[in-house]
This record gives sequence, structure tokens and C-alpha cells, in this order.
Amino acid sequence: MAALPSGILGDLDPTSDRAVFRQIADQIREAIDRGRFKEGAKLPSESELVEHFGVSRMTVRNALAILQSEGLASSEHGKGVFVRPRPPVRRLASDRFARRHREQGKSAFTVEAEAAGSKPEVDSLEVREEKPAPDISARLGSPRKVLARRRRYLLDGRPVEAAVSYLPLDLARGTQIAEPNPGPGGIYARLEELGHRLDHFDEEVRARMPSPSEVKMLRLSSGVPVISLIRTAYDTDGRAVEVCDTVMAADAYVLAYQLPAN
Amino acid sequence: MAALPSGILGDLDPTSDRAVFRQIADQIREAIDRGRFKEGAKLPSESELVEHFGVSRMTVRNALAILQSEGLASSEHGKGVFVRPRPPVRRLASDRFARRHREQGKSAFTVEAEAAGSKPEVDSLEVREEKPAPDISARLGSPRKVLARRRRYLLDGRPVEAAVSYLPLDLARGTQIAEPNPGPGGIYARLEELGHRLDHFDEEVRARMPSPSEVKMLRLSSGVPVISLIRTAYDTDGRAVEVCDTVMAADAYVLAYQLPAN
DNA sequence: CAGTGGTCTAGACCACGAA
DNA sequence: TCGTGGTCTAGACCACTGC
Repeated sequence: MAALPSGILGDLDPTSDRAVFRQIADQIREAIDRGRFKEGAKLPSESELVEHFGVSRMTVRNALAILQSEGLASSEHGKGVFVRPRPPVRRLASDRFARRHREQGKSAFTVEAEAAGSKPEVDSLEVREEKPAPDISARLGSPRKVLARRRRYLLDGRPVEAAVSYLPLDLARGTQIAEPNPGPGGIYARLEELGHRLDHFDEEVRARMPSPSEVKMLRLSSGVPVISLIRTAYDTDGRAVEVCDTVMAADAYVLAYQLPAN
Repeated sequence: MAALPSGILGDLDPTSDRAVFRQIADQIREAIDRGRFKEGAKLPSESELVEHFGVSRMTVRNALAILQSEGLASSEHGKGVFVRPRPPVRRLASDRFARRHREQGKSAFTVEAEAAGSKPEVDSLEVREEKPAPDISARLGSPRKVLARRRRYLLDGRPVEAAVSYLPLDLARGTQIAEPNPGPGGIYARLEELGHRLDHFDEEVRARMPSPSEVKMLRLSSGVPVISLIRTAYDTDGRAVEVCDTVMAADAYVLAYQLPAN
């Protein structure tokens, strides 16, 4: 049947204007915040909450839906609803593309992940020529066609980031940049070998809720936004030589930047 | 009664494994993406959708809830469900704290907003001394107490950002920094006058769903994440002289940074 | 007032996971 | 097998908006 959900949760206030399902969500949220339910712990089942609060199941489900949309809980079919654990966070430093990090063989992602004790993987590799979308095209100086390099990054088996790099075709065609494996130091090292010494990168950071395809690709649970990062690389001639469009699971990243004061 | 919702929406696929409410959400989402429903337009009412698809009202409401959680639609009690308009976006440039922008009288927020043709406001101003939270304290070199300056920023009456600045008390007490109005150029100008020439800023950027209090303070509609930005200001002695904790409505901002390639 | 979305009930059947 | 969450129905009453 459904044992008592323990003494952690109180009673409803029938005099309150606040909707019943919001009151229930408030109580569970407060219990989570106070540590009465720890990370990864199972919340009381729907039937337990129905019995405890004396409401219908839909009311309880509405309450749990609030917590899921806030990113506080996530449900697992057949098992229960759990306090969502905070996954390890990957920190992107503002010097992550500095030339000195590129001298070695491995990619920045691989080096950094291994240093943090995680197992890095890259999959869904696809390299193709295509007509660029208008905003990408504008950033690259309106080339007719571009080389697109798509890939997905995983840490310990969990997808955390999906990225597409676009390069003007006249620059990349026939070079190792057009190969699935661009070689040591990645495409930035290849660009410099081709005479395009990199000067600086512009990054634009946005946050939004994911599209259904992004939910699938990054296996996002509900209540997790994505960070959208668009980076443009410029060579010392001031030419945009690459645009990288990245979507990251927001609960897996913190971006660090340093700004000059002068 | 409920007129036809026009020929924009198709039929359900009864052979599909996909849940009915997801199919309905898919159809409406696709119609929005194709521009069949424009920004700000009213979607078919719940009763129209009930009639069109031949399902119960809860099924239709579940479908609409998906679109709202994705940030694609928002409901207005008594009026309808509407395609959520994309508000104007405020762009934060990476040189926004450069000293040259500080020479004039007005604050950076005010200057920039007026240049963009918006009406800027700052409210909820509160200045007080308090014991810092552990993470703030650590960033500032563990002072016993700090000066906290809280405020909220609005554009054309819409709240877009809430911020708290923390400064070590020994540095700020008794100065104009402890006044509600810190004077021309803001607290950074005052800090430099006090001999703390600023060297650089560190910024940490995260994204997550808002807490209920943040929803209230920023009047966020569902499906809108927040960007959390923590900035630490360092003087030329390497001392952290200010930490600013900012929460921004993610649909109102794009952050721009420039990274060196050296 | 009629139409809209907001809340809530009391059922039903299904799919998944663990034992 | 049984307990879990996932989906769906067919109602009900309420609160807000606009005419």
C-alpha cells in the first residue's frame, strides 16, 4: 500500500490562497533545501504523497512536475522520483585556447578531462561541405560554402557538449582540417601551419531551454537549460577563419573569463 | 463553443508509439517554427484543440505545458496561450568595465540602455553590512564582514537583472561606496580614487533554472533560465576588492567576450 | 455575460524495474 | 508479481479578461 512518507513533510494550509499543488511543491523543495532529502535520494512515491496530503494523484503529479521543471528532481519510470544530483562541473578557463596549450599532441578536451580524472570521448564525428546558414555565413565573411565539422563530447559516458565548426571552404579544402582526425593540436594548430596565425577569439554566450533534438543528443533531464556558445576565431590579418557553434549541458559547465580593467 | 483552429494543425497518428500529448506539442511546435503562428500570436484555445484532436482537456494541457517549458509559449489567464515573443537582447561586451567607459557621469547600465533606445531604471536599492556567505568570503580573502549593495535593473519597466556587490568592510565603510548613490562612474571609480587601481576582473558564467524567488523578482515566464554571473574585481596589488553576484533573465542577454590567442 | 486558462477529483489502463 | 511513474478520460468549479 504505501507507508508514511516519514515526518519530514507537514500539512497543507487550507486557508492559503496558494494552490494545493504549489504548497506541496513548496514543502518538498524546502525539505530538499534543508537537506532532509539528500542528493540522489528517493522522494516519497506519488501514492505516499496522495495519502499523506489527502489529495488526488494529479495534484501530487503537478507538484512533482514543478520540482522537475526547476531542475531539483527527476523521475525514473518504474523506480521513483529522485533529488537530482549535481554532476561534476567542467570549468572552461579563458586561456583554454592559448597557443601554449596547443603544442602537445592531444586535444584540449582530452587533456583537461584526463587531468580531472574523467574519461573523455568524442563521437558523432562528421565532416562535410555545406552551404552555411545566414548568421554563420555573415560571421565568416559570406563564403559560398563552408566545411562543417560536427562532433559530440562525452565525459565518463555522459554527453555534455555538441559542437559544429565552420571554416571557409577555400581555406580548409584538401587540408588535414577536412580529415576526421585533424591531428595534434586540433584545427587551430593546422590553421597556423597554413599561415593563418591566430590573433584572438570572440565568444558569445547565451542560455535557453533545449530543443527536443538537443534533449535527445545531450540526454538532458527536464529542468536543465543549455548554454549556447558561438566562437569566432580571427587571424592576425583580421580575417574570421572559423566559427564554432557549441551547445553545452548547463549543469555540466562553468565558463571562466578574464577581463582587463584598462 | 469553439471554432475550428484553422487548417494549420494536422491529425494524430494512432499507430505511433509517441504519446498523444507529445504529438500535439510536436504539431504546434512545428507550426510555430514554420511561422504559421507568429511571435505574440494567440494559439488555438484549449477547447478548440480538444475538439480538433478529439482528446480530453488534460491531454491538451499537457501538450501546452511542454511548449511552455521549452520557452516557446506562455499562457495568460483569461486571455489565451501565446507564442512567446523574443524580447530585445542586451549585449554585454567584454570591455564594458574598461576605464574609459567610467570617465563620464552615468553608470554603464544607464549609458548603454539609453544608447539602445530603452528606458533604464534601478530599484530595490539596499546597502547594508553583513556576514558574507562562505563562497563570497573565500573570494574576498575571508573578511569578517562585508558591505553588500543590492539592486535590480529594469529596461522599459521590465526587470532583467538582479545584482549584489560585496566589498570588504575595511575598504568600503565610511566611503561613498557605502552610500545608496556611489557617485559618477560607480563604485569602481570610487575604488580607484581610494588608491585601489583596478587590474582585471574574473567572471564565472553559469546557467540554471530560476528559484521561485528569482521568478518573482525578475517576473520570469516559464521556460526561461537565468544566467548566473559572479565577477571578482582585483586591484593591481592582486587583492580582490569586490565580488558581484548577478542573476540575469537569460532571454534578455547575450554575453560577449574576447579571448587572446597568444 | 461568455470565453479563457487554473485547479482538482476519481477513476482507468499501461510500461518499466526490481525482486 | 507488485510498486513505480506515464498517459488519458470526463467531468467539476474557480478566477481572470473582455465585451
